[in-house]
Amino acid sequence: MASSGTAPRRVTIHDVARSAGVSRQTVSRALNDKGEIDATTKERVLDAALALGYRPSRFARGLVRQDTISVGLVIPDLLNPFFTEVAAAALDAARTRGWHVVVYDTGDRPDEERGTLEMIASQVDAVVGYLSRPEEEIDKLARGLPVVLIDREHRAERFSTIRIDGEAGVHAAIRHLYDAGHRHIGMLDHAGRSEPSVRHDWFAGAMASHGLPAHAVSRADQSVEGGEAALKDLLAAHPEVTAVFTFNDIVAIGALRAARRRGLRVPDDLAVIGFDGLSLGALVEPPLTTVALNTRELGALAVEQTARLLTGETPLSTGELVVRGELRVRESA
Amino acid sequence: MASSGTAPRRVTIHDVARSAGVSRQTVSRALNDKGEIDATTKERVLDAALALGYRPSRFARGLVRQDTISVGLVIPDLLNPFFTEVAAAALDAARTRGWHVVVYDTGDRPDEERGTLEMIASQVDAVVGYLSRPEEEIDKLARGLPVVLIDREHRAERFSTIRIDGEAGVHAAIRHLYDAGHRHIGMLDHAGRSEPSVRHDWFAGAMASHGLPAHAVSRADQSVEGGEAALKDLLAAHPEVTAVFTFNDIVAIGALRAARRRGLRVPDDLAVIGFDGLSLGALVEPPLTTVALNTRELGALAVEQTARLLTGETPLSTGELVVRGELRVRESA
DNA sequence: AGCGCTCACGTGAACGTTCACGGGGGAGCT
DNA sequence: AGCTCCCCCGTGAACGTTCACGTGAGCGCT
Repeated sequence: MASSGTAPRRVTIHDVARSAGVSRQTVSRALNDKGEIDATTKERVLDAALALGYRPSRFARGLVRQDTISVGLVIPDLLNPFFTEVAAAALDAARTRGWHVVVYDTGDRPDEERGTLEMIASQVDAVVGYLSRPEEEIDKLARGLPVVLIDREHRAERFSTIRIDGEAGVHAAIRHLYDAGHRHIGMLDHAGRSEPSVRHDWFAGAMASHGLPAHAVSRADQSVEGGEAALKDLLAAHPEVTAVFTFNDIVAIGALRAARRRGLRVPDDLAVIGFDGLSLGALVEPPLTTVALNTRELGALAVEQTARLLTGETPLSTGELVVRGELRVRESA
Repeated sequence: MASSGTAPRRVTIHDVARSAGVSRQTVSRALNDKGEIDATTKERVLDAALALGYRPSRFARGLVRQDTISVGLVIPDLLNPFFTEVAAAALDAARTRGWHVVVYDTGDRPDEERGTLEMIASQVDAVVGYLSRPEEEIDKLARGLPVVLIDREHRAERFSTIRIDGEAGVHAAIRHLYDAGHRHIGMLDHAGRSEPSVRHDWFAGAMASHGLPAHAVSRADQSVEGGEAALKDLLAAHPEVTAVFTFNDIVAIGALRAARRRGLRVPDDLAVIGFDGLSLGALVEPPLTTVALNTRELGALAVEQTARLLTGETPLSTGELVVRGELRVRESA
């Protein structure tokens, strides 16, 4: 009557000990290769454990030896190659430190980001990633958890932020176009927020420094299709444009495509320069000229800062938390 | 003398309780929005917690309410778009279940895979992924942990495996080429293992069914450069070849590139068909014809099976654990 | 006044493991 | 024989939370 129908209680180290006729400690020794145990005893314990289907509780273990670190990595869209590269870099940096990385893909939905943050907070020792929600909210949800942000456009003060500085790179890109004779240069900005992006500011600055107007701007969804549509818009509104700088490489690839469909030759009829430096850009035709970011460094920096926050070392200064873009000339411009 | 220099002991719920002049339980109530607590008391507790920098131990919490599930996702190379897609799909499927996914990128090194498995085993409730080590070893390292494998070529018996069945798709691909008049069709196989891949077997079978020989085979590293080199080899050894089927899309893209460098027009001079159905394939020029796999389904299946293994439901049968490839004709063939 | 009910809070126990000890027994030595 | 030492093993405590209770104060009702 008591043997059946009861809740399927977890099999603990006690059960194994009893079954093998030893104590908990001996079982622990056997499972963790601790030494101080007879070979035959060890085998007997191991057999018992296997027979009972015993698996140690990671919680109980973690509770007593507090030695495992795991960080949450929050990403808007893993399928976006930029974030893929950043994630890969972060995973790599974390691996060398023996950290566990819990990855959350918010699918570009800010409301998901909120829920994610909520469930994350109780499961990791730190959060790094690309968050778009307001700082106060992050602060509230993270509840004192170390947080390292990536490329947060509005100056994040409360948290460490890896800043992306493309100013010099964009200037170099515009100079490159200028030197090639282009005078009518447009931009395909993002369409996400209502305000223009920081990248657009760099573009405008660079244009101004050559005495060029920066009014030929269209907005593009961050996808290949978005880039296609945006280039069409841009050329419709500004037929004189002979070169475009884009918010990122994905959009640029869309522009490449739209240009091809229109029968425009790249770079002869239309020059295209992207932003991000995706390895994907080298695969398309023609290979994409771009302002490249070192995503490996980006991921590594984020992890490094997280480590310092975690250990209480002196964190990196804002001046050090920067990744700069640099012009990588391929064939599209 | 006692106040300084001691180890930086963790601040616990006790400390908060003492500081706020209440009991542990009240603190717990305040932090978890449990109700049965006075509003002012709650605020006082929250303030104390914030002031002390208190953060609950995920281990202690997990120990008592055993409600959070986390699975390990092991991937050979996140930068390989195929695995990116699978990972994204798995993340998505896991999210709907409220699981945490710990991601490990072994960087294509089997020795890393071993270490990963070791550290993973004590940190997750199940493992899903692409593992290449021998079954006995996985078995030993996993120690009873549910394991779901993806596309394991050598029949995995001990573990659930999501099988990739490209036979029909590859037959369709070869038929497509045959109908277009191709009689000399080569293949770019992988170079990883010493034996030919299962995909090569499908290729050979399909060729045989059209009475064609399948001896024009080169081996390619799984990279764009590998594909380039392999096509060069293939054409050197078999100049009569007018069409190639490749181990995967990445290799196919390399082949596309090598063809372009040689001045061969695709598909007129050389037809190319890949395998995997990466969305990346639609971006290259010309868009890649391929035997497409539904990676979303792949990831979803893996997670679904993991769920069944975890809850003790009746697991999916091998017959259900299959993802079939189907020919997706674009422009490269 | 007495009863019962609700609200706000506290107390022991439990979750499952490892750590720091402590101890028995046999082998080897003097 | 007696001592020491080492090997192997067991016992209480601790890790930091939450759960299931228990309790007292205050209030409304008859």
